[in-house]
Amino acid sequence: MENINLAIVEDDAVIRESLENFLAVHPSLKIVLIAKSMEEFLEAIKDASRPTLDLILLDIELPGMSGIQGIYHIRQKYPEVDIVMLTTFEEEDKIFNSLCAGACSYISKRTPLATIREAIFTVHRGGSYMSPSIARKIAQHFMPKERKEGEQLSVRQKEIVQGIVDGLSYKMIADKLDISIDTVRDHIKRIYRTLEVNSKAEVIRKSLEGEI
Amino acid sequence: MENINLAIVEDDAVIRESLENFLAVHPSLKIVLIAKSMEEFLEAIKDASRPTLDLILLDIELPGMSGIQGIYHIRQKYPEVDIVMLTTFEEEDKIFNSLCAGACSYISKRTPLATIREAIFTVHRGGSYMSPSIARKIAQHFMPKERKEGEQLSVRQKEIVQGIVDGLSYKMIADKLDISIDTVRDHIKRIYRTLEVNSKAEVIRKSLEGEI
DNA sequence: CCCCTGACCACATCATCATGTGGTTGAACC
DNA sequence: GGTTCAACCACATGATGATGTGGTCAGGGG
Repeated sequence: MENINLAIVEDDAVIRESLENFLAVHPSLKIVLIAKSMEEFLEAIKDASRPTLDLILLDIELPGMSGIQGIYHIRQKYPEVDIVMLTTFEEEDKIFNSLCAGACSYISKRTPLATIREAIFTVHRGGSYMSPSIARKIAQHFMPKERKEGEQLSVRQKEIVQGIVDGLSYKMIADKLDISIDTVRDHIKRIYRTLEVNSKAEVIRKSLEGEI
Repeated sequence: MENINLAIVEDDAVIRESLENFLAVHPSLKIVLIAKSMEEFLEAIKDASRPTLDLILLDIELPGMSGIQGIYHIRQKYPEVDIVMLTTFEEEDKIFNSLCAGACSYISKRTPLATIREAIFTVHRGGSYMSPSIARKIAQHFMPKERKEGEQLSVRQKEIVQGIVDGLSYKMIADKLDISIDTVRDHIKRIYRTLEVNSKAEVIRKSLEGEI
């Protein structure tokens, strides 16, 4: 296994040092940069002689710039680097914001050091590791949302919604389903009442977010 | 650790039996049902004395009904059961269709039996385990899509898009951004040209799918 | 048999959207 | 100092959308 060039951005001295001590002794891991904040990290990499980096362990709760903000900055300088979030917090929005920003792994700080090290190798091999509780939240994100009582759409109504989501006009939906445009209007009126919305925009959002 | 009542749905005899042999000897695992297809599984649970089930190991490539279709049927009978997909295929659409249908874990068949067993316990504790390559694909699903050359929106344009996605009318966007409604129109015209769309619906879809 | 419901259709009206043309201003760049 | 570009604004017109009222028809349930 070839060498992995690591950076660690973590403000908590205890965690930072235990990570450093544990990881540094592994022959395949080379810690090339350690910072206590994103600002310190960005300062360190800004000159021409910035180090080669394969993977970054990144805390979310940092003084100054947050880790999530940091992801964007990191990816500007190192578009190919793998970013592993390491954090005590498991709020859904932090998880999803991190992933949307470009993190490829999300690990709880309660995780044993050996598992974190394993995750580093896994990520470097092109895989990803998520802590079990995190992975569950991600899986749940895809699951069908529970419909509120009485918010069920009929089959026909769902076809209409699909047409709307596909960007079709009423006329086009009418042609596609081979019904009158007035019938389309009629369906949409009822759909709006059922979903308690009053514009195509909201229907599309609800649909795409799985709330149908 | 309390007992876990398991079901296995898998058509390949070799895999089915190796799973059975390996898992059955564990004192906390109780295999209460084994089926070669969804049809056989559904037949077995349809009478009144259907077994208690905590977790199902489910193959995707099954003769007759696919495992993904099977998820819907399983969740009708057992809404609370944890479903673990076990499959050789790692296509993105199979992964996401499974998760959207309600699976809470997705494991490659190449995974060692001991790891599969660990995953079962993890899932039963309320977590989830994804094979590394699967987890990576899921992480990538959230990542910012690469914009095609020349499809970048300006900051202002993104604010307009956000207004549209939020279901605001031009007038409301104008008020919110404190500009004229004609300026809003102007921005939207340019946004449409840049994104090569011609309706709010398509803008919303693109935005929600991360293509901005 | 009556009632209810989902799907179907028509007509009407006002609001909003899509699109065009034409213009100003200030910052950025060569 | 001329060019380019984002952001700003105005006016105009036809298309589309949102909502209401009113109606037919077929199927399921009391």
